[in-house]
Amino acid sequence: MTRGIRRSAGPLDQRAQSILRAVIEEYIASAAPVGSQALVERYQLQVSSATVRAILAELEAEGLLSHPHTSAGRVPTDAGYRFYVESLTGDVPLSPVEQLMIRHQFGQVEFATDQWFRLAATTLASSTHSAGIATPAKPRAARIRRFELIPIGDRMASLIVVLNEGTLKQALFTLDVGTREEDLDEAVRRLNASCAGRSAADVAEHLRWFAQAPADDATFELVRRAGDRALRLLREFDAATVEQLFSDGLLNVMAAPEFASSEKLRGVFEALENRTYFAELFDAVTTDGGLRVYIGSENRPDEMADVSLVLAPYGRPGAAVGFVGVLGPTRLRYPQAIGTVRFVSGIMNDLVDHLYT
Amino acid sequence: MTRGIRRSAGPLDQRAQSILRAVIEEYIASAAPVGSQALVERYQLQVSSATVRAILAELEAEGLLSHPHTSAGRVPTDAGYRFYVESLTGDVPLSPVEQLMIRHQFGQVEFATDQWFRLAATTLASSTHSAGIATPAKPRAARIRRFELIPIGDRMASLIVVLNEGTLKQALFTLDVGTREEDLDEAVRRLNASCAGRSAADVAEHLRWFAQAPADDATFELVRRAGDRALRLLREFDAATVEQLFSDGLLNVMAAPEFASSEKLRGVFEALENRTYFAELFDAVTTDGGLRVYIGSENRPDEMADVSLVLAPYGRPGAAVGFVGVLGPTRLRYPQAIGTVRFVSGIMNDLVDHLYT
DNA sequence: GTTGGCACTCTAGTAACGAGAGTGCTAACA
DNA sequence: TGTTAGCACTCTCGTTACTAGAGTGCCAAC
Repeated sequence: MTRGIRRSAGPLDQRAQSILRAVIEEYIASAAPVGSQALVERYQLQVSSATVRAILAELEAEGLLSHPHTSAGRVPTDAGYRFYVESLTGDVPLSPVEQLMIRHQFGQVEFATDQWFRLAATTLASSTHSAGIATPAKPRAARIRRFELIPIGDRMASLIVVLNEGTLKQALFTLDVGTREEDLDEAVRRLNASCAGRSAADVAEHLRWFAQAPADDATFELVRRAGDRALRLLREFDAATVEQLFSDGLLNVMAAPEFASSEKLRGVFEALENRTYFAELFDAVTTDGGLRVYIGSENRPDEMADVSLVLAPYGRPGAAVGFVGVLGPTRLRYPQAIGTVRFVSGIMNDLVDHLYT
Repeated sequence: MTRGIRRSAGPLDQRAQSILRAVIEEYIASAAPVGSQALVERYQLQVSSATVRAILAELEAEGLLSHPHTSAGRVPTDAGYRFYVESLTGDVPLSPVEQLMIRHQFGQVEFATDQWFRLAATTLASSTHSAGIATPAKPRAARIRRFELIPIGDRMASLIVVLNEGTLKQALFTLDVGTREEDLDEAVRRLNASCAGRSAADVAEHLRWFAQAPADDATFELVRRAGDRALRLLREFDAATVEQLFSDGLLNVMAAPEFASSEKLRGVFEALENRTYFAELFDAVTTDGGLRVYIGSENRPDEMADVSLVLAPYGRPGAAVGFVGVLGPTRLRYPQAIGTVRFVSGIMNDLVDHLYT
């Protein structure tokens, strides 16, 4: 977490910091500008509202708070949230009960890899009352475990590529007239013999060789074409940074008062649909390896300037990685969100680990 | 299409009908209540506004139009839209250019079954400027084509079930210590020998028999457990009516003026997320076999009272069916939407057909 | 059956106003 | 020097009053 934005000269003294914290927490809870009086009353500050006002003015000069208009209370700026997040010492862990419930739910889908990331998003959404997002773990430099060719109808076959982690890729495939099931079996045997256990790049090499070799029989042509198709499938798979991005609980975000006019939400949906920004984030989050927080305008695209993200990677760095996280208004309950994201990414880590031991 | 709601006595004469049509089309275009004057001007009616007013009053008495307030123009009721949709003679087909473009796009994913329904939703969304929705084709009474057991790590295997249409189901599976790859191969051989080509129900029968038979060797136990897991997988698959529901272009709907306050949209999102209503629709649409239009309050859940659906089934009735459709405000351009849905469902039919010939 | 005329109704926009919340400044105080 | 009470000032928000405009519904005449 090194995205501090404060450009101020003076450091904040203890009291100013705790008042900033109070403003932010109050604003997060109430969604309304916070006044000096309310702070004194609700946070047992041992000073008068006038003093608090002086400090608020100071914090505003530092760029950490702002004023919707002269006679309104203070609202945190993105820089203010950033300062707050940086100053958090420990995250708020989930209650033991909730931890147990979540573990139980993950236990239910322990053997269904394709459910893991969905459940992660759903869990994060319901636990934080924001939107949860998650990607599946994407194998890096996937190795091919095995091919299968299964006839479908008369003139088609389904080509299945099984990768090392059990990930499946599938494509249809037209057959020449008169191709028999035995031919398919033979083709698969040959394909597996020469490609199984290799990486996509290796397979590409092999297939180039295949392509140049003279066709000695009919099956050979089948092998060549199947190999070609498989290669394209793998290339497509490698090319898509964020193959899937699952989100749940966008409803929770819609319910927040700052998104009452659907205009602002549109941008968020757009970013989720087109995914280029999340592809960027995927790289950032999965390569440096730690939990990250992106607050409002710290997000590249303008459409995302009103939401914050808390993201954490999971998986095995060299092998397969993905991320899970929370998306909510900048007025997010950061400590809870960070705690929950950390917890869920931990569970996801354990699940992926089972695939490798 | 037999959901007519009109409970009026008198039939509408030709002129009243065409004025109703004019009101609806004007309202669809402008999103604002339509006055008698505007109608006379823009639709070259050969009568005065006073006459039109009389007819409008009549249509209102019939329940086909309504009045936001005394001195505003007319707005169609759901019953009015229904009458309009029923009276449509032919749908508006897509332009040849657009047809070509769409066909081309589908050509790109011709061999990627898992992309079909996504592309359908995307296409429908961009063509109609509303939301597109689609489900994958769900095999009815799926038959098992083949099993695979692939070792993952030391103590796990991935169990893959291939159904007749090439659909894949996958689950993880823990192995006893010391299980070797040969054992897996042998187990798969036995499993395939006894189950391949059978329906899920048949397989259940077989496995019961397996369970009772005495365990003659270690592999047997493996077979039994794998079979059990496969069965659970198939049951889960059969149980989920709408396994996936893909939607695209919800942004287009958000942009409509009637959804400016995100409140109404929430309900729609909820219905899409929880999917029970769409499971109902799935049955209705795929069993009677024709294109269907659901207008506003004709939709069961109240949350959906502000949107209309145009849905059409695709696939092979006895074998595998799904649906595609459009979701938009009740102020939807029905003729275009119907034409587009019909076109896309036709393409999907062709694609699925290839799997069976 | 159709039409012009007209009174009536309701909305949307604008302006004026007061209450309330909250600030910023200043002078007094510890 | 930091803190505080007091107070004038500012801005929002809700209310009320008013007007222009759009559109209706009705009626008498054609």
